[in-house]
Amino acid sequence: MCGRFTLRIDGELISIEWGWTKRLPTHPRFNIAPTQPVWAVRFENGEAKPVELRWGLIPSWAKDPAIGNRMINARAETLVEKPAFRQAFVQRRCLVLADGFYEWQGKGKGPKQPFWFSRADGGLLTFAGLWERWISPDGEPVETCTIITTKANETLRPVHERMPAIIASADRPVWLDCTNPVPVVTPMLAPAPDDLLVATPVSAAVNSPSNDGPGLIEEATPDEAPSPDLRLL
DNA sequence: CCAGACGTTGTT
DNA sequence: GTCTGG
DNA sequence: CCAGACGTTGTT
DNA sequence: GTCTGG
Repeated sequence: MCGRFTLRIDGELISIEWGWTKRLPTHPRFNIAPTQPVWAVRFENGEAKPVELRWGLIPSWAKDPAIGNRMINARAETLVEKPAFRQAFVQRRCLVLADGFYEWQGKGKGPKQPFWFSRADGGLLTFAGLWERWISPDGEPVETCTIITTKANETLRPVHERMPAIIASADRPVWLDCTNPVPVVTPMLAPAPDDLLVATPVSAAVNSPSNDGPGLIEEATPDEAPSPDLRLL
């Protein structure tokens, strides 16, 4: 799945990549957690526009917004049949901006080992997402999103069975344009190519969402740097 | 018809 | 809002 | 995802 | 154990 990620890339570079004239006002993040605002891209009037959305989708019909605290992921395989996601999949697709994400490798006993996955070239990742607008009892709109997950590729598999669906650069405008029907965009939710990402073991300090800094993804010292453990398959 | 649920992961 | 269950 | 809370009454 | 919060 995908329950924690990073976005350290300078907003200037992100804007250049998307052709936006203003610098995206981001600051480096090393531990983005559910319920926090995340940077996303969605189509408005036929153009890709940046927007901040709360991570954790609150369906429009929800009475208690706390339901969003656990709606942080949506399984690609069941999007079309789940009432909470079906309409958003057709009408409200977005891309969540990231440059890495964390997965925890469960161990038989003892603590879990977290790994950070990022592009070998350090580039931007765009997670397939859905967004929703919920109106609070006060009439205040709250815009939220969820990250779509898919089967793990070979790089992830030693660590975890699921991974975020990563939309390739060339597919980004097609995914975002909701005039494109579901059958056109569904194949984009396949696991990423095995050579896209590299795994880095990281400190358990990442476990706590209150820790956020460059130290989280520094290489562990060699004598305590585990590789993804194939014996746990 | 109305009432009630609507989600994911991982673990057992 | 929309679907499932009774 | 992990971390941390999880309850009431009454009194100050 | 289960739910809420970040």
